[in-house]
Amino acid sequence: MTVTLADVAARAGVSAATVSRVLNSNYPVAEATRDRVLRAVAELEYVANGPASALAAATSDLVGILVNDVADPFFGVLASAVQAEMSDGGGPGGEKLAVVCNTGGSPERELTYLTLLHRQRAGAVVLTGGAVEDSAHTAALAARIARLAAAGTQVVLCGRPPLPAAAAGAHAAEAPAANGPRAAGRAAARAVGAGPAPLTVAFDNRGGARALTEHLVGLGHRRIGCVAGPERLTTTRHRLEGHRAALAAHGVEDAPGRTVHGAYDRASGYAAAHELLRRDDRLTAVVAANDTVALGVCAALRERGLRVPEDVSVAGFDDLPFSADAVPALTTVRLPLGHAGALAGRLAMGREPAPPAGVTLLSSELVIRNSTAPL
Amino acid sequence: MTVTLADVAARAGVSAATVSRVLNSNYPVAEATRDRVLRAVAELEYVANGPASALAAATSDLVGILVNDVADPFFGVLASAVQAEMSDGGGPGGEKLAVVCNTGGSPERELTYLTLLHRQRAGAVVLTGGAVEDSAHTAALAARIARLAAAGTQVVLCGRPPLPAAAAGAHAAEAPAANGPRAAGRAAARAVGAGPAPLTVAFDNRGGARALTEHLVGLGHRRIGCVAGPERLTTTRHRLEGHRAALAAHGVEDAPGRTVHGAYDRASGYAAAHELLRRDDRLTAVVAANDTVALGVCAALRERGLRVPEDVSVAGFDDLPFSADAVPALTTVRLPLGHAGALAGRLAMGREPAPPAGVTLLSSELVIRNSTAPL
DNA sequence: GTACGCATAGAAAGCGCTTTCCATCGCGAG
DNA sequence: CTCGCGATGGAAAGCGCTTTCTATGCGTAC
Repeated sequence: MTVTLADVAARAGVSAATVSRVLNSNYPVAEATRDRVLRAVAELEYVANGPASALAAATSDLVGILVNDVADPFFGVLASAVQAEMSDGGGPGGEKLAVVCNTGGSPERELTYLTLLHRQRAGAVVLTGGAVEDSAHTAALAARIARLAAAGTQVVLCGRPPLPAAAAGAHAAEAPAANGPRAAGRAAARAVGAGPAPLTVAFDNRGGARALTEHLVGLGHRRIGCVAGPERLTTTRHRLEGHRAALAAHGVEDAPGRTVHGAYDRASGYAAAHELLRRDDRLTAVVAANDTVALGVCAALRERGLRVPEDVSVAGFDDLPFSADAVPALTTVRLPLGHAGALAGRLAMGREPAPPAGVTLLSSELVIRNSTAPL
Repeated sequence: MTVTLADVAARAGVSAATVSRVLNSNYPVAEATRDRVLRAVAELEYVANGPASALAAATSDLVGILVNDVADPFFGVLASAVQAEMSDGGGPGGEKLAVVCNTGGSPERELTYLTLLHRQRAGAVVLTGGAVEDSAHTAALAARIARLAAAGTQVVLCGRPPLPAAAAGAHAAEAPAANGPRAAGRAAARAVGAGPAPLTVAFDNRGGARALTEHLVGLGHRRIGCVAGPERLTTTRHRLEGHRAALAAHGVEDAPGRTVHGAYDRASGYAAAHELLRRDDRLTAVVAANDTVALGVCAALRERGLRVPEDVSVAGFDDLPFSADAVPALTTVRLPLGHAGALAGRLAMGREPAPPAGVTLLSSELVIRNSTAPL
């Protein structure tokens, strides 16, 4: 059946231990011996048994990335950046198997994947995706993360807010009891990376949203509709807060009914825009939950015979790849997706020193294009 | 340290064997015993050690999906469909860890990931992404796939053409020698699923391209530019063949210089359109390699003061989510991405009987929108 | 009443690696 | 010339599961 370490050892005329040492290059092996072993490996086309290695070494070369929806460009770009950083075994440890897991935005699947990755003894996990503001789920998530950390897996949150301190502390007391010198050694090695709360790389959604709305207000707009994201998401709340702060700062009334919640997809934007105009057809601007939603909003406006930006200005969020090509090109808030992903990846692989507080807040940039115009 | 099977067994007052049997439900266990075990599992928050299970059972619950680029909607949609089908442990076997691996379009990374998945003893692999027409790579790929198949991993190609018969046959002779009754049993079990060539779910690119160009010809266009995909990809060749077949069938001359190759991204479309018009500014239509490229083409045309579709008709391919929202909405060829992904996933999980020849060719559908108009 | 069969549970042998001891060898120091 | 030490390589003990093979009850048929 399959070629095993022993086969390689036999062929090279050395012991299994030596082959293992050559392959993991963590022990001095004479040049000649090494060559002999490598030749045998090549000749036999030996492929190590990952599970066996993982079992013996108590850690696998699997690293995971959780996203809400791979089909959503936002996550696609983010995942791609994280993956590039993680799979490259540049640092200590060779080639990693960086995999992305699609939660479909379901909190349950998020937990399931975390458990599956734990089960596989993944070396690191980057968790992206909307944080649901549900204390039960947050607690469950924090517990799951704490267990991963306790097992030596570095967890990094990316593009989502840090875990509430209270939740993060849960299960922290779960200090592993040492039994036997060997186990103690491992436990100690684990304790090192396992801080109280997972590292976080977040976006300044509030600031970005605020800048965006101020841009609109500066253009003279006063009747500004808002198509917000799903109600229970922290990201949604932050963007909404930024939006409202801008309105308040400039003395613009935030009339009730000017905000509609929806999903982060085009259909939501389309429906929400119609609803917004039904409530008040004198709107002169609309800020959307993100660029995809903005596209839906534009479609709805066009359907009603309103031109963008002549009649109504529309602004997006995220600056996804397609946004610059849309007609009109979208004014939006650029999130440093690639940078965030790379940073999260490096943090997860321990290739980057963790920031003091464990949280890095990345600022955004207002990108003004053609979908917004003076009143 | 971590909770193990033995801990659970001790707590439930049974043997480790019994706990294993309860968790894998592959052996009769008395109701009462089962309850006791499950309670212990819950109380101790036991999470099985995946590598250990995989080692002992010679198979893991990891299943992989390879894509060129997660940030590309085409692959995003495809991966999402495959993943949904594979992670759902509906059939035999519980919850699977369905992961997507991003090759970045690099043949080397494709091979690397295949090896890593092999190393992890993945249960199934769905391989998407462009097939490079390089015999060396194709042979390497076929060999790698044959080894996976020999190790019991079901490999399914999705959205790419079947492996050339010759290449697929390579390494097929590698019949595992049975040593010991147990090994023999396993080898036999493996031999079952490992046909000569991997199963394939492909799109009828040729037919789709042909229908699209015929649509343009039917509209009266004669000077039709073509922005084709990367030169060495089978998909590119097929689409080009369909395009040329349509021209030939209707007696339209395919003037030299009317075809430009580029990548499957917007920038390529943009550059290619400019190049095409530089060569012949009387073009009245352009077929693009895919929808993303079509967007780039539209941008370039617009920049030159040409209106779409009044001055120049533009057609895409794939019918990605954003295509219906583009302005103008893109005429394109709809590929049954979701269907293909689901089918590939089911095939990989052995939940669907393999078609006789091992190849399923999915037909496409012409979707006429506003980016094409009569001459 | 004894024997046989079925249902259920345990003992134990690995699965293929990693890693901790040890053993060995060669060599310069004392 | 002997001793000790650094540099290498081997033996073997697991890592935590799965899965035979075996043992124990118990109900049923003769």
